[in-house]
Amino acid sequence: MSYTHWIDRIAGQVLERCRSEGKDVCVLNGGLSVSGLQHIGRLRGEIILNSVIAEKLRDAGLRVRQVLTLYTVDPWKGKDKQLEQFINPDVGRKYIEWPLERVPDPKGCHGSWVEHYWRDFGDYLDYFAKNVEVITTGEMYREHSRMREFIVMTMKNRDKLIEVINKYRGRNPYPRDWIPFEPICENCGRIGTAEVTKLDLEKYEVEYKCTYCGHVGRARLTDGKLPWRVEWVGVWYTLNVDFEPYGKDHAMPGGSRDSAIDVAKSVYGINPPLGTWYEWVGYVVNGKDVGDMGSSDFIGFTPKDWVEVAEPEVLRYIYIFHEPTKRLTFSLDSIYQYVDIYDRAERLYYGVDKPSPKEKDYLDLIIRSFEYAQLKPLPREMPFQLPYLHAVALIQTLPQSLSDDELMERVIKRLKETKILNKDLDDLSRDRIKSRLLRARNWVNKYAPDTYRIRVIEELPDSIKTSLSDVQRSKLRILLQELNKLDVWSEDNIKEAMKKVPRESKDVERSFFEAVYLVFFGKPSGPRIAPYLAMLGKDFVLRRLESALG
RNA sequence: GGGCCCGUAGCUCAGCCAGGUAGAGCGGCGGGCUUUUAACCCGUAGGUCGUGGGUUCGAAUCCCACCGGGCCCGCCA
Repeated sequence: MSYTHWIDRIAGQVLERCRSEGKDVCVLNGGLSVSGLQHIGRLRGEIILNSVIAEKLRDAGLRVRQVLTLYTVDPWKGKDKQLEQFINPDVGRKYIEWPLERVPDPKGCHGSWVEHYWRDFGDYLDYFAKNVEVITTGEMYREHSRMREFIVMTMKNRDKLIEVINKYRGRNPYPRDWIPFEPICENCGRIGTAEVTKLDLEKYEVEYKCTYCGHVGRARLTDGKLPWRVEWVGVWYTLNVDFEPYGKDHAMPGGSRDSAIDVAKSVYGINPPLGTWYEWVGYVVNGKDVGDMGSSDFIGFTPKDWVEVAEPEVLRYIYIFHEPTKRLTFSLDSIYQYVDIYDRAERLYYGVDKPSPKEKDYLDLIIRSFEYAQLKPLPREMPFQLPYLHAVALIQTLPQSLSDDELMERVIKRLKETKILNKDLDDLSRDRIKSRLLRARNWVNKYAPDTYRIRVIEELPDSIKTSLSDVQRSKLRILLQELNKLDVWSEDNIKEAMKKVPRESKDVERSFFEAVYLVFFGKPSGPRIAPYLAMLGKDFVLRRLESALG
């Protein structure tokens, strides 16, 4: 059975277009407005989808630019969550309808709202895609000659533009003398509130009257923006865009994408870019789907948050595996599950795991997706995999104070002792173990549900003391004696001491371990305990056992 | 008013585009690992594939209708 990966299908269309247009450089664009939290949902189409297509086109011998356009001149809406970013939300009210790039940073640490919220996304792009060029609409209006050309064209073709746009405006058409530009009011700072009364194309200026504050003034055509359908086409023209994915909000027949395509063709004679629409991604908190991630509603988490706890390839894999029209959800609680899925794909890719009979049907999909998820060349042999939950358990048996090198040494020793690792490690495998350990540590510290957390209880509550049975107490007493005899407080010696506690039956053994876990963790079960006792130190362990028996 | 996505094991989902004996992970249960376990291994249970029609030798897969859940657009971007 042969299978076409959805990426190949789209890439094929883009390839055909770029070849038939005879272009030197194929341009893939994505658009975002920096209205707030830059969540990982925004990596799906604009970054990761484009980056895989870009790589495929490069493999086919084309030169490719992957661009990300930030809509920084769009008005700041001042939604509740946006206002709440300010220490005093009333201060924020002043900036409602200001261009995003002029709204100050509510936290005061960056030059503007846009710069502040861009950091946790923009600074991490290189983890998720290669060579993404970022440009803002603000820059385009101020500096880009092709945008200037486009605006001049727009003003000269106003009649035709109004005719086409009015097809989509039904009962509310623009008047014949409408001038398609939204200047920033120099008095109140708002955009989208002014009516343009006169155009002076020679001076590249307009005259306007602000309907909000009543101000009458003049504005350069660099200080404002085109209305949305026109602006989108302007971006296509400015960057020569060949392909651009778009969110589901633009996807509907006769909706914004369709109308922009119509405008591009009918008014400007531009061959509009190909595209594909994608679903948004949901955010799950405590097992509950709290809805789609949203920038201005501050729902979700950022690429920065992701790379702290999981490899970027894992997210790439998930996005590439699923068709873009499927809704996905992510939860920080479940990070280990996503990593497990990726690790399994890796084992299938290398043939380390055998696919089940049914899995064979879509093994192609898994393997292609795994390949496309890579940003670095794949080694010939599979590097060592440290399962995520294993890393989670391991990291908690070691002191936080260790240096990275000490940590690695201890971990490798432990992995060899437990026979999980039985050969020497190459550099890549070492790097992967380290990266996973550090990520697992972050996850434990920030997001792990309680069941994956191991905490030694500070004080032993009486309720636990009194709950211990006679058998449990006698076993703990023997353990205390054996541990007390140890000269060297090592994991191995502790293990030996524990073995000396007699176990008359499976039940007795079970209740002995339950007692140990209760005394140290306050729960009847836990991880392998010898490493913990070693870490806690002899004094603490002996004192705790004495207190349990006392 | 228009349109989209989803419905498959207790949970999360893959498989559907190109029809061919119901799948994975997690969870459960049983066992192993000369230590309990949430790390590793083996085994095992569990689903009339939302409902009803149609096409077909054969349908989770294609077509139609319906039900349930989620979402988008209605002239803002």
